[in-house]
Amino acid sequence: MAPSPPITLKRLAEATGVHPSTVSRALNEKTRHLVAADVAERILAAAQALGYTPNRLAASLRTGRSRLIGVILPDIANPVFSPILGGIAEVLAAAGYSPVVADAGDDTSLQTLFVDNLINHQVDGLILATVTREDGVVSHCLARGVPVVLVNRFEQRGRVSAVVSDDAAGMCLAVDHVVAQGHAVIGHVAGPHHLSTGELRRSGYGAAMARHGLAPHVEEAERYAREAGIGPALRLLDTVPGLTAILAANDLLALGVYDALHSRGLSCPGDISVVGHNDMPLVDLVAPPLTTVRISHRDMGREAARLLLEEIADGADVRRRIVLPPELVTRASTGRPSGGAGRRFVTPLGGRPDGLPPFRRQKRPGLGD
Amino acid sequence: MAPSPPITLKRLAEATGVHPSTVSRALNEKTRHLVAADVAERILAAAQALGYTPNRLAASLRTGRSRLIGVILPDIANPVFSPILGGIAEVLAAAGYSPVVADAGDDTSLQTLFVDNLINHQVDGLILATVTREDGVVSHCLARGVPVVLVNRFEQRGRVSAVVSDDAAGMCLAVDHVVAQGHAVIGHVAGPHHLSTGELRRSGYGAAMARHGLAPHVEEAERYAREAGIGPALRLLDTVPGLTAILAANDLLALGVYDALHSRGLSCPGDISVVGHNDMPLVDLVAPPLTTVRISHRDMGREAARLLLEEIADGADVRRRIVLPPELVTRASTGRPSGGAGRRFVTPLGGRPDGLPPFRRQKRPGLGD
DNA sequence: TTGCTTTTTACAATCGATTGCAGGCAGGCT
DNA sequence: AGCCTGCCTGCAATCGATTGTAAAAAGCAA
Repeated sequence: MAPSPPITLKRLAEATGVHPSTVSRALNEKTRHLVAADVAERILAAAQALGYTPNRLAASLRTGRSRLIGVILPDIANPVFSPILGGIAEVLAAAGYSPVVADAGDDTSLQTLFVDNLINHQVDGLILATVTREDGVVSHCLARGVPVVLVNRFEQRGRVSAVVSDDAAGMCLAVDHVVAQGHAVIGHVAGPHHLSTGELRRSGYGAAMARHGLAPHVEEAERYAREAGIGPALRLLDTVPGLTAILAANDLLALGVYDALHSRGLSCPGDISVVGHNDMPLVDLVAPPLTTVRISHRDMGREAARLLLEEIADGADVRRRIVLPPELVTRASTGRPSGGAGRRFVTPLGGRPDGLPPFRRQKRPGLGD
Repeated sequence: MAPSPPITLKRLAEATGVHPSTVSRALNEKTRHLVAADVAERILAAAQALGYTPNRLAASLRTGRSRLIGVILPDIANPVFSPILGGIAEVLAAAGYSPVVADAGDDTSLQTLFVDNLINHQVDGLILATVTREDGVVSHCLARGVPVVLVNRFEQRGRVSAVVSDDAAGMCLAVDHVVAQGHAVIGHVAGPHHLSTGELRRSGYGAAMARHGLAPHVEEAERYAREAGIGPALRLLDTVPGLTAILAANDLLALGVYDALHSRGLSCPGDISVVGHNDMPLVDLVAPPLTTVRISHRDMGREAARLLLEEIADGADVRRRIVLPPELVTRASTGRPSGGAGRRFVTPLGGRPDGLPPFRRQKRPGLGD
């Protein structure tokens, strides 16, 4: 079955008795008008019959456009990034492009290595989901002259286009929500400050608190991971008297807050209300179902891909930032504060008070955002 | 900053005063010995100084090997497939290959389209996670003479290598577990029979039940999705007297079983024990935490990539099937059956009895497995 | 010095498609 | 008939790296 000699343009030309260049023109939509209609038809028919498939490599080499887009992620398996990749793949496919993905983790030098590798593959552009607020990888891409779009996070200096969620506004929604429920002493488990998401959510929290005339209480987590949320949550519980709500910068951190509450024998939302960020899959199923700020990661991926394709088409001097509006999803982890009635601790039959299983250490640190 | 004229082999040759072919040989580890040591050193230095980066496209065109691997998934964002992709990317990167991914959904014609596109990009091989038991896409790949490895699912005819979990053994673990707890009337919510996972888990269930001398009760779900699990679960509840346990072919289906139990006012594990399959992220956090059969999807991806690279290196006439052993993870959704005491229905304060939120329709149908 | 082997380097073809340029041919016009 | 215009098609260079072969240079023995 395997066609011993692969069908090339030249072979098609021989088969139809014309020059390869004529075949090329006939096969290309845009140049077909340069070829006599009957000849074009004959060529098309022959291509069909022989099962011709163009070698994109050769075309790319000649034209300088590979129709490949490099995508660099910190963690493919993370529920935040896989929908982003899905959105990217969707838009790229519709435009005839394909994503080449690299799972680069947090290591900048590794990221740079992947960038170089992708550039060697002559990708037409890059989408980075890995950047920190001051990012050397972006500089590297810029130096190499490749169109770049950032997604989910962006860099401080704004040298390239980015698609992000309105992180500050998201925290605003969260603060307003719990304030409306009657909370006044509200803490924040912040994300890493070197990531734009961490920084902006923290400042959004601060601004919203100030607007309500409330004092901020912030503890920063080292990473976006469940375990990393426990310590900061405990510190808030220990140092902030009268605390009734904790807003986490991320759903995984919120789950860490759950762990912390349990270890202190506190209930949610009875004693402490909790809000997350991202609306990861299944957080509507944890106990209690998590109130969180929903971000459409798939949409972010889509927009990022669209933006990049535009920049590639237009010559890369647009440089925009697209900010997607987040949305609050109210579930059962938030409620009115138990006004001074003291903290209750109820144990339902045969289970942990909050339904949480014992803490299980993850092998791969959950990164996130 | 952007280097106006990209550095090519020829330019490097001019800079060092030798012929391009000599530069090529000096740069390639394997041919460097053909070049005088001092010349080679000079060339390396110049390459370093000028920031030379090879054009892989050109090399691929000449050598016929692109170092690109196509990966076709039914759903990138699905928690089953994203770790698989992660494992693939990990192994490929270590070997100097890059994955080009396509999110092709369930549509065979679309899958074929993607396959052709990837082949046009001259990928050195393909990894398919989409195949059904009788798969036309595999035939297509075979006809086009591209090395192929299947992952997670495999096709009936076994024409190509595959890496899968031991689905039958997994169901065996599940059956043995609930039988050991004292259950005797045990139902199975099966996955689609046109997928190897659905078929094998179903037959594994059947075999294990037979071994224990128990009668099987099977209802098949149309898709691997939470919603798709509800109907079959209800049918089991309605038609199987004395039912005390339901084994789902998939975690998402198991969550659908939860929904069904709730709609009938039944508790888990009080009235019905439930077992899932896959150990998706966060199923340890739902209420009650799900007992499930763990599959290391990341390992599956790794093995698939390794297998494919081997086949590419050895000439593709190996054709193996790697079967990974699954593992039972016992959590709180299974327990001793409440021997004939009748079904209790307990409503904890201010929540649904099982802690489940109202059913929320997903926009994208969860595929899975 | 001659002759022969062994390095080392240059030449040129090649992978497959694209594209500027020129040439051929037909038809229309004067 | 002569000339011009416009439509098709062929020619050949090109993208950048790889590689078989030939040639040049160097080394060595006699």
